[in-house]
This record gives sequence, structure tokens and C-alpha cells, in this order.
Amino acid sequence: MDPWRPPGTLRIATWNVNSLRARMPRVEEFIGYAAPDILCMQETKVTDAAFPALAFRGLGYDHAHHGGAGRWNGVAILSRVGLDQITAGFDDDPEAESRFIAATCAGVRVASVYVPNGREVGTEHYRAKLAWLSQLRSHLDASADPAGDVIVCGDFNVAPEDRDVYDPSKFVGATHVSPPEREALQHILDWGLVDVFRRCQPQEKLFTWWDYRAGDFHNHRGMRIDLALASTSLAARARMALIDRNARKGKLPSDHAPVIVDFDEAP
DNA sequence: ATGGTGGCCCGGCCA
Repeated sequence: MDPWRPPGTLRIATWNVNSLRARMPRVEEFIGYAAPDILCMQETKVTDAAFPALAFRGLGYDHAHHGGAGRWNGVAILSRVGLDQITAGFDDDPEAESRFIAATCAGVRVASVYVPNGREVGTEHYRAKLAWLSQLRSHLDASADPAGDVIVCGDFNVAPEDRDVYDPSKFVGATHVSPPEREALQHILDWGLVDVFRRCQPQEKLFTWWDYRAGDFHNHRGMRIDLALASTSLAARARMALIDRNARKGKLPSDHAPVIVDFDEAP
């Protein structure tokens, strides 16, 4: 028995894979050693037709995928503990650039989200990012119950606090850390969600994303922008959370590392 | 230092 994974564990992971086509060997490798029950992925960059459903089925996973045009974005949920009631996109904006998908797995309402990159503070893209975060909160209000087991996983493109960036002085006036972005994230948390990684790991400078350029990974210049936000009932059952930094190393890595959270199954 | 790398897919765009 894996001592890190006793019976009664529900393991949920989230990973911005930055192209499923380019990353499939690393994703299969990750599933092999991490064995998540549920894996949320972002930036699949494939159409629904090109989604490698058979390969995942062979590994024991059902899937829900929102791929849109395929070239950009794309979000997915893999599950080996059931997958029902799939909703793709927001009701008032079903396309929304293929950035939201939700399904119910093992009694947990699971969402995989890819928040738009704001590029620079004050730009049209920045305003679209804030608007999207507001839409996410409205969608939760309309579609889910914070008293139930809910988890919203994905690439939020927001570092919640200064301890989530390698050097706060380098981020003054920058996107990912601006007060309006952090307030928009807080408004989502206020719906009734807890940053589960932070519930388990208080240390500073634990990152999930590092720029490919300038040796940022090896120089520890990163940010924690990939989050797992769980409702209070689910967060109370969190046993362990980690960032799989090894997945950022080696051959053809994504620029993001997976986040893994283990929960005690519902009683 | 406005660079650097890597994904899309072949000329820039996006991160």
C-alpha cells in the first residue's frame, strides 16, 4: 500500500498542460505515478474531436472537455470515480473562449477553469480578465451550492498574496498581483471557498508556474497561480497538498507544475 | 536590458 495514499483517499489534481498534443507523454507519465482520481487540465489547445479520449479511457478515465476552436485555451476534467452533469462554459456566454467546464465526480462538483491572462494592468485584456472572474462568481451563485462539496481548480493567473511570488518588489504595478485582481479572486473565495493548498502549506515561495525564459525555473523565479479552491465541507477533509515540481523538470515540460490535493472521502 | 523560450502552425500571436 502507498503510505501516502491510504484507503478512503480522494486525490484531485490540477495542471495547466500548455498543449495536450505536445504534453501527452508527460501527462501519461504523471497519471502513472500520481494516479489522481480526478485531474483538471487547462490549455489543452485541442478541439473536442482531437481530444485523446481513447488514450485516457485506456488509463481508466472518463473525460469532459471544452475545446472550442482548439488553437487556444481548452479545459478538461478526467475522472475515474464517475463523471456526470457536465456543463461547458457559462450559461450566458457558452463559448467564453473555452475556459470553464464543470462536472460532478464522486459527489463533488468539480470545475476546471482557465482565467484569461490580463497581459498588462489597464489594458483591454486586463479588464476582460476582471470581467471573467466576476462572471465566474456569478456562475457559482447560479449553479452550485456552497454548502455542498465543491472544488474549483485551475490556472487563475492571480497570485493571491505576496508570499506567492518570488520577489514582490519586482511585481509592483504588474498583472497577477494587482489589488483589483486579488479582490476579484477574494470575491470568488467569499462565495464559500478555501485555498486548499494554503490550508495545508503556509510556507512562502512555493510556485506552480515559471516562465520558460531566462532560466526562471532553475533560478526559482516563479508564482503560485494554479489553485484548488474547495468549499468548507470539502476543505475540512483535506489531508495533504503539494506542488509536483518534478513535473516542471526534464524533457518538454509544461511551464506549469501540477497541484495535488488528497481528501478524506465523504463519510 | 522590453531580452529570453515554447506553444500555436509558418507569420506573427499568445503566454
